[in-house]
Amino acid sequence: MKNKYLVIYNDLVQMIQQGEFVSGDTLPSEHELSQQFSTSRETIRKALNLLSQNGYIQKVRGKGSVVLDHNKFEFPVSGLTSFKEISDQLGQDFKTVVHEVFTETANNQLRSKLNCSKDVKIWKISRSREINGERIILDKDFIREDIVPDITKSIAERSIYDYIENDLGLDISFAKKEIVVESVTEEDRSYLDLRDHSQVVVIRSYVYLADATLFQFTESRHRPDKFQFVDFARRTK
Amino acid sequence: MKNKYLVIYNDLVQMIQQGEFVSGDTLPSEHELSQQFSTSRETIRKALNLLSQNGYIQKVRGKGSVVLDHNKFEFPVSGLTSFKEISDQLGQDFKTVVHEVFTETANNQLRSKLNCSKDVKIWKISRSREINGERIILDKDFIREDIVPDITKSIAERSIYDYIENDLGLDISFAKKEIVVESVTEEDRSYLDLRDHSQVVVIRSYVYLADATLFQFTESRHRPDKFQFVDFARRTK
DNA sequence: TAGTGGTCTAGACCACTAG
DNA sequence: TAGTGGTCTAGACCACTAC
Repeated sequence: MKNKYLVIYNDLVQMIQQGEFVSGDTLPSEHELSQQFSTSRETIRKALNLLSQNGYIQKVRGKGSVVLDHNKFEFPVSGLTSFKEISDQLGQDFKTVVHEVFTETANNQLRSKLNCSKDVKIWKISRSREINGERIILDKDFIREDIVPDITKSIAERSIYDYIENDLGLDISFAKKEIVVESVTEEDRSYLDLRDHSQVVVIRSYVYLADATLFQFTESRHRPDKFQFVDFARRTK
Repeated sequence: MKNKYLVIYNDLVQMIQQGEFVSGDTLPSEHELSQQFSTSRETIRKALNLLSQNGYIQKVRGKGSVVLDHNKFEFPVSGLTSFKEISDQLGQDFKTVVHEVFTETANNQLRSKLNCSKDVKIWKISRSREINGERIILDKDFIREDIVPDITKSIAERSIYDYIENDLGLDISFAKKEIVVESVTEEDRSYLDLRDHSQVVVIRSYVYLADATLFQFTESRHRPDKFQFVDFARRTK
């Protein structure tokens, strides 16, 4: 966090969150900010673009940077967030139950999803996520064994992302994901407390490392009444 | 489209789509590109950042810009897209049926959603979307009448976004949206061909103009088997 | 070590908004 | 017309990757 533009970004976020600027206000001009933070205008613009991308402000040419109502949504489980991060945020009663952790030679379908060759083995991990005593999410992970060689049950119980990033020192960068609704399977029935639901929300993600290798495919199956997704879409023409 | 960085962006997109670079290749270096396009490196970087944001490449420090597999998803109904744009893209048999178009004084709930005062009237528009003869989406729009004064049934049948952008000259900029699954209502039952489904996927959007005014709130209710959402999430720490 | 992308600067000109 | 953000430049130094 020593990058100048990140420091400025965080300063401004904090000011907005503390109510120093409220919805409808305009921030000081880029010129003014560059003097206040004793930096160049391009660096200020980098910070402001970050604010804009994250929904804090909208830049209007000839007018200024208008502060938006950032609290319209209060529970942003958007982007790429691990179950552990969510549970840390919410402080409710969370638990992970691990069903399976083993490696297998990938079949054709999985090989094409993970762009890997015949001799690469794949970890298959299956976990239920309990919130307040109810199993509402079933996570099925497929991870390339040549990139993440060791996964144990206890790692899967804590956080695989934690292990990959902190212990292995790999850098998870981003994910492409698809959200659809599907009928429940036998597997869903046995690992989830479905009540009367006959459908689940399925999030399929392809996860990449910072060096652009695709190393994981995940299917996350959610009981529909507990599912929420928040998105922030800029219009591109 | 006269901006230099946009021209470069589009050139590169086209090259990738035509297979001049395939998944795993690295693009020419920024230095090289800046010579090829006779421009500065910062301008090249702007174009490359666009490519990265849209999932075409991933930039790796010390290595280069790695081309990604952009065809993992083939049907990107992501971002802020109007029904008309989707139907234009797909060339299937689409139809819009307008149920209601009228103005009303906003109640408290709607006023807080649209950030407007007591005396502002709100358009309420309700439309079903048919694909291949089945009504699978119910769109309920709430639009500030002080910003969009005239909406007719025939405008609602074509495209309200078209009307707002092309006829009124307003500039729709972005939306915050939330996706949840909810039980069907009586309204859903009467306006949608639900088959046996007892739940719908609900997308609630807040839509802003380029000058940062919030002018529309939309509830788009989809039959779950026809719903798909594609997202591209970069990890921010 | 050579080459890559990441950050930062100090300036220029343009397009747009507001009074 | 004065002030705003948008684009673009030509250079500098740094952090990282690969060889």
